[in-house]
Formats: sequence, C-alpha cells, structure tokens
Amino acid sequence: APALHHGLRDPLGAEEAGAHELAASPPPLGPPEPSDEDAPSSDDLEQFAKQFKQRRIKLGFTQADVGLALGTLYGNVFSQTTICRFEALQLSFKNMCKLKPLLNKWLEETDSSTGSPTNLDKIAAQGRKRKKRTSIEVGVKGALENHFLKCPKPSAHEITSLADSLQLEKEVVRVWFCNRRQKEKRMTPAGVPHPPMEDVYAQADTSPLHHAL
Amino acid sequence: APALHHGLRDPLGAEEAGAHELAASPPPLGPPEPSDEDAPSSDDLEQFAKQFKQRRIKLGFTQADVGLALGTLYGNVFSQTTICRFEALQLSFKNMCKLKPLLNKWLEETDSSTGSPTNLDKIAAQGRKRKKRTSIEVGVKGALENHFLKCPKPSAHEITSLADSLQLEKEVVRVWFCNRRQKEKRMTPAGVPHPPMEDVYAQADTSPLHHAL
DNA sequence: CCATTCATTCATTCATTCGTG
DNA sequence: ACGAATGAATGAATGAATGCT
Repeated sequence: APALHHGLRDPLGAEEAGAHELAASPPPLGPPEPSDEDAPSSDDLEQFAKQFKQRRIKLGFTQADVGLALGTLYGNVFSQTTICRFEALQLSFKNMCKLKPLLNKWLEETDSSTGSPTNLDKIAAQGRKRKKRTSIEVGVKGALENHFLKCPKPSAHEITSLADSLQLEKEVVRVWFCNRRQKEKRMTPAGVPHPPMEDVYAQADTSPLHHAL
Repeated sequence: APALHHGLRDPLGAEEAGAHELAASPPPLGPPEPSDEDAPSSDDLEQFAKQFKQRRIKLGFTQADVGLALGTLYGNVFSQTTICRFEALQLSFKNMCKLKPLLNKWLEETDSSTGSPTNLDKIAAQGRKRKKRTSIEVGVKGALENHFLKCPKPSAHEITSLADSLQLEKEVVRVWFCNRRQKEKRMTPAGVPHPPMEDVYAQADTSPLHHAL
C-alpha cells in the first residue's frame, strides 16, 4: 500500500476572496495564477459530476462503494454522504475541486481494469459516545428558518433566548445555525432547485416532437 | 463483483421547507416562488392516476411494460412496483408530482404513435448478495403493529428488546418500523381502505399523525 | 398480472473533528 | 469560538421477492 500522506485536509487554495457573495464562486480568474493543478470552473465541475454519476452507475457501483474504494486506493476513505454530495454539487467550490481529482483517478483506474473485486478492510469503529440525534419538528424548523432569514448569525445571547422559546437545547440551536450557514455556501445553494436536468442516459433524442407542456 | 442496479435517481426535487403535513398536502400556493413546473393538486393527481390506469389498460400495456418504456424513452427505468404505487396513489405527494409528467408524456407519445414495439435492452442484474427475505408471521406482525401505534419511532434500545422478545433480528425490526412509518406518509395512508371507486364525498381530514412526545 | 411486504440505495439532517485566528 | 470538511443516523425513493386474486 502506498504511503498515504496524512494531509487530507490540506490547505489547497490559499486564495482569498473578498466577496462572500454566495455559492458557486467561479474560479480565480483575475491574475492568471499558473497553478500546478488544474483549476476547474463551475461548469467543469458540474459536467464532471454528472458524467461521474453516469459512469459509476454503469460500472455498477454504489456511492458507498466508491467512498470505500478511495480508501483502499489512496488511503482516504469517504462516506456515502460525501459521494452523494459531490454528485449533487452540494459541497463548497473548494471542496469540490479537492475531490474531483481523486474521483477522476478512481474512475479511470476502475474503468480500465475489468472487474477487480477489491477487498474491503473494515475499519474498526471508534468509540466516542455520540449524542443521540435530536429530531426537530417541522413547526420548530420553520421558526428557525424564519429567524435565519432575518439574522443568519445570531449572537450567543440570541441563541439562548431562541432556544428557550423553542424548548430546545442551546447547543442544538447553535449547531443548527452552523449547518444552515454551510448550506448557504454550497455550489447548489439552499432552496434553489436544480435545473430540470435531462436524463443522462438518453442518447440521441429520436422523437421529433416534444417540448410540450 | 459489484451489482448493477436500477437506473438513475436524479436529485430532482430540491424542495423548499414546505409543510410535510401528511398525505395529500396541497401544492405550495403561498410563497411567491415562481415554479417553473406545474404544481398539481391532490385532486389533479388522483384524477390523473385514475385516467392513466384506464388508458394504459386500453392500450394493452402492463405496469411492467410502462416502467420499462420509461427507461427506453427517457432513461429512467421503473419497476412494476412503482407504477403500481402510482396508480394506487401509494407514493408521497412529492414523489407523485415527480412521476406524473413522465407518465403523462409516455401516455401521449404512446397514444399517438400506433404501435411501435420497442426493444428491451435487458440489463443484466448482477448479484450483490441480498439478504434472504424474511417472512414475518401474522401474529408477530400484529404485535409489531401494536407497538407502532403506541410508539411509531422506538429508540434503538426499545428495538433491541422488542426484537429479542419477538425472536427477530434487530435489523429486521428496525427496517420494519422504517417501512411502517413510510406507509403512514403516503397519499393514501395506512389503514385507510381503498376509496370507493366512483363517489367522492368531501371527507374531513382526519388528522392521521400525532406525536405524543 | 397486480398488490404488498421486506430490503437496498440515495438524499438530507443533526453532530463531531480539526485548523486557525 | 468559528467555519470547513466530513459522517452517522435518519428519511425518502425505489425494487426484488412474494402473495393474492
């Protein structure tokens, strides 16, 4: 097994961007920084993600399979969740850029080698006690969402009072806001539905007439 | 060897925080969200489903045929099961809305073109080992159902002890509860017998779900 | 063949870890 | 403390296998 460099969370893009506008930030296009790695555009990523999904399915792998395979191949395991997010563009731009090469490599490698059933080394689960996942009711969720729109970054004090009024733990509310903020920063922002994606399989559209509805 | 399963599951609906009230939630009508897609009402769906079934039968297709045809036409294959569910309104509201356009399109297309026998490309369903389907006895089923009424969302601990007392695998019990909960969320909820074929009298919405905390 | 049940895979939500200011 | 990366647990979509008419 190749020496897996531990640096998974490496500081990839050291670039700064003043505008925290919102998701889908385009690649640094100002100064032509000759990066050693490619710097894909948003469109590139979208393209790749789509294609990746297609091929993965054709090859007969699940998202979980891929995540595991990345582990055995390069030392970085990923969960089904992450692969799912990648395919759906639900990661930050930077994060997408980081994962793309890995997935691309897997794709090529797997594509060429016909059916090499990999082993699955099971990683010993760790043992920290995890807080039981709290379920937030729809009504309460709505209230939170509402508050978020007014103030996406409440102070500790505001959080406390909000938590109190909603009968939730303060910590839960705090984390909720964290997650909500992250959601806003993805390539595919919150609330915005995906464009009416065309089928991936469909090759030539044979039928002459459609476009109805 | 990996298995090749179903077609694609595209991230179609990135819906908004709509009230997941329970079966038969009406289309979003308040928010000024300019929906690019149509938003059918529950009645629309019911109407369409009924009509669809009739026409399908008249055209001489089985549910399985339709599911397959959707694959060759648009790239998304569906099983007989899904078509069956659609016709019986046994899907979530959201899911119904997603499938309707597809089925509608198929209907129109098939209706107009006189008999174009389509080919069927059979995808070799490979076998990832699937757990042998366990059969749950009626008595045991009753017990589970009973528990569900009291507590539709048991904790892991409760599941374990329940499984133990019923001589079932824990996993089986867990999945049973998952499925049972889903059943409750369909357009045609559990326990409600099939609505009489012809008449419709305004029925007050008997609140189906209530959490006791 | 259609309907229902057990089971799997994909999608989303709550939660944790880690680097950095 | 905070945001970014990431995942376990859970919900939603969907099917194979099995029952029924």
